[in-house]
Amino acid sequence: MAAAARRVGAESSATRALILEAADKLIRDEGYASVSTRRVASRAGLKPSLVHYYFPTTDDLLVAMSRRGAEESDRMIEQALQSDDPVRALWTFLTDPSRIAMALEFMALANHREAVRTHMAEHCEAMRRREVEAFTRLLGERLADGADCPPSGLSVVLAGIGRALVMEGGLGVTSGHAEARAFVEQWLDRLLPPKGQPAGS
Amino acid sequence: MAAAARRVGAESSATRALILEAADKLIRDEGYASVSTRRVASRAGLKPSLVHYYFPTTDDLLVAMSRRGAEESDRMIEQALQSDDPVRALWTFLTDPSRIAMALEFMALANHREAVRTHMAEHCEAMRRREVEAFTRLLGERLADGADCPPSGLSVVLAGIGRALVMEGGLGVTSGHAEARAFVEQWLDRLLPPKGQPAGS
Amino acid sequence: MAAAARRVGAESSATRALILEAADKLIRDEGYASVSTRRVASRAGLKPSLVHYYFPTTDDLLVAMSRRGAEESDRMIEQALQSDDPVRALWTFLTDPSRIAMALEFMALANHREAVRTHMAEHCEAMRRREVEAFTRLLGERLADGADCPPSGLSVVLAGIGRALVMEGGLGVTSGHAEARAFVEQWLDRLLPPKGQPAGS
Amino acid sequence: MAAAARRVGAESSATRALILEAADKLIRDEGYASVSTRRVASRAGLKPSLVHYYFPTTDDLLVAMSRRGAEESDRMIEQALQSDDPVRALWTFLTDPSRIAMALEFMALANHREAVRTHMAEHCEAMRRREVEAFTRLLGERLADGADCPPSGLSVVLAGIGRALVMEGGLGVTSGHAEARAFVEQWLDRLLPPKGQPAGS
DNA sequence: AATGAATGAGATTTCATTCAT
DNA sequence: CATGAATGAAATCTCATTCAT
Repeated sequence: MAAAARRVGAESSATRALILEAADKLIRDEGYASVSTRRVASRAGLKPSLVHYYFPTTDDLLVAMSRRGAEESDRMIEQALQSDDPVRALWTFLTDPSRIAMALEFMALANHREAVRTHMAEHCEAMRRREVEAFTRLLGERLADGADCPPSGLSVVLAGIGRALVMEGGLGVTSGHAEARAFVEQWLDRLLPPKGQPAGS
Repeated sequence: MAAAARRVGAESSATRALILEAADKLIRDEGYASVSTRRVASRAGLKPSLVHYYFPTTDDLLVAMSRRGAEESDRMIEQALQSDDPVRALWTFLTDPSRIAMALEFMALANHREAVRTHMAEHCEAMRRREVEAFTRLLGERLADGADCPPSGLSVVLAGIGRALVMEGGLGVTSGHAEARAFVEQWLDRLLPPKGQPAGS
Repeated sequence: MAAAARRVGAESSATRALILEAADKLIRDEGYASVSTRRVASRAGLKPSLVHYYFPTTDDLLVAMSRRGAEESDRMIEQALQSDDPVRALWTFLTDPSRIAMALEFMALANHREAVRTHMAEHCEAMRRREVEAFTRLLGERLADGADCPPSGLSVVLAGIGRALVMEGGLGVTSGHAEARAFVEQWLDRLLPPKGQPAGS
Repeated sequence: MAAAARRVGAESSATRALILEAADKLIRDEGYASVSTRRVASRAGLKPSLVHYYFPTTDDLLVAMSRRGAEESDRMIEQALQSDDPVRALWTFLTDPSRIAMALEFMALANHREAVRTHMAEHCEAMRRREVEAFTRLLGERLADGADCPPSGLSVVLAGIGRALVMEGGLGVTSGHAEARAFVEQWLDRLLPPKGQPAGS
């Protein structure tokens, strides 16, 4: 509440962007537990007080980072949907190691940070809606019949498999990965016209 | 006497178990970042020094916890495999919220704690082998034909979907969950004899 | 702004000086092993955190103390050299109990603290150069002939004897001290014009 | 006082010797501040409690170490005195880096440990007496005349110069050392018959 | 003769946060 | 806009010591 009242650095400030950039590198390199005012400041070559000037509390910083990550995610989805082969591009997005590693840090963070949890929940729902809408548009008819699952289920399933590949990969565990990947790809092949040709043709 | 200063508290010590129990509750309730000597001690009603007596470093404690979780996991798998309907019991295991929440904390921890990563990697591989062996034995012939994926892929896919359901559930996100769950269940129905009848009949 | 998070408290801060003053008293009274954040803070009537604010690590504090001692030493040498009887004044300096006690603490510290060792080595060399230059200027011709040792040797010898007197004195051991002191004084008498008259006359 | 009452390990125990041996290595390698029950135990491959069994308090251990060092010193002096060229052998003893490094640790320790100070003072006096007696016997007549200093002074002077060489050498500082060493050696040459021939001949 | 358990103190460091300028 | 100063809390670890067995 005090935070809301205080006038903090403008959204557009270059310094603000610098801080978020440094925090981003930090969370990727050393995990969310390493994101502290001081560490971020030293990464960015700034004084800790300045970080507090832009982000009065640690929650403020974390939520801003979460938002930044979410925006990048949105951009990646949008790009995928505008590609020639949007469904397969979405699958590629769902297995992007860098994005998923980041998302997992925020999922873990969400366990102890109410503010982060709230934002992550919103973004997660939004992504689901976006994907469901896309799958419906792109695959609707083909998913309707029998054996397959509806667009919303597909979104959950593919996200889960993608995350499994990345999470385990991070541990150095890869057995079964090629097979799981092949399974998804055959599935998509069944649902889609031959690669390269737009799905709607 | 040569290898002194080693294994401090005997594996069997009641105090040791008490500490691990408290740490377990703590990580479930408040996430891995809350596991500190002080907090664990206060949960267990002990002095922080005593925690250090049993677990000289935080890594020691964390690895012991990881091991404890892994053992419980193993027991759960074993139980599933001895049930009437082992495949569906395995799927239930793969979506058990409490176990997965714990596993996710350790996955996150593994990012910053070398010792935890090493142990998690080993256990993850062992679980995969165990599951693959079970799926091969229980479903081998049926998975062989065409559309499905081999046992190793199935293990990855089901683990991924299970984790997705739990992770998102933790955020309060559930859209698509029922559909994804139904998809897996139909899949299992296709692979298995009607519920209740042992797979081998 | 680029090189932020550096030199915390300004060199000139009164608080900083207060901390160094307290640390100085502490090391004199209780030896280097007593120099800890807590103790220094309590001596200075400050909170431990504030000591850490000015000296992020214990090494930082120790090196600052070493530097401070070295500067005082330099001032004392300079004063000695500007006196009427600079050589005897230097000998007095080399047996000053308070200064030497301090120097010995830092020599001992240098054994386990890389940063202190580095600084002590530099300062020790600088002092030697300064003394050699002074002895050369003041006694050059007279040291040239036969039985005596050159300025550089003289510097080592007098420093060693001075330290012996102080170190043993600290233990309460004094036998032979008067004789050793007389030996040096006779030596200087031989090299110098009668007391009071400047060496150059 | 409680310590005096308690029955501790016999002086002759092999374990006791093992502990002292480990403590000795430790103080040489890492300085006196590193000598703690736990560190010594781990060096010796024993449990901390066992160290406490033999040395109820840290002071007990330190004094025992000091005593051990003193005994070795005594042996070295005795050996020097029985050599062909006892005076030069004593000078070699007074510049022995390993012995002096140890002695300096105990001098530093003596600042904060009453018990160690007491013992060091005694041993220091005893050594002085021993050396004075030897110098008197070996060089008496020659020191009597004019320019030189009496045996007791000589003992202080040589000890001081020897320590200077070792202490500064430890810092990597060596300027003037060769000259100081040459000075002492010329001095001894003046006092002694040509090398190799016993002084009394 | 030896050891495991326990404890209280304290050292070192990192942190988030506040405040005044 | 930005910063220096200050603070209190806590995390991690090491220690000496005691006690009961």
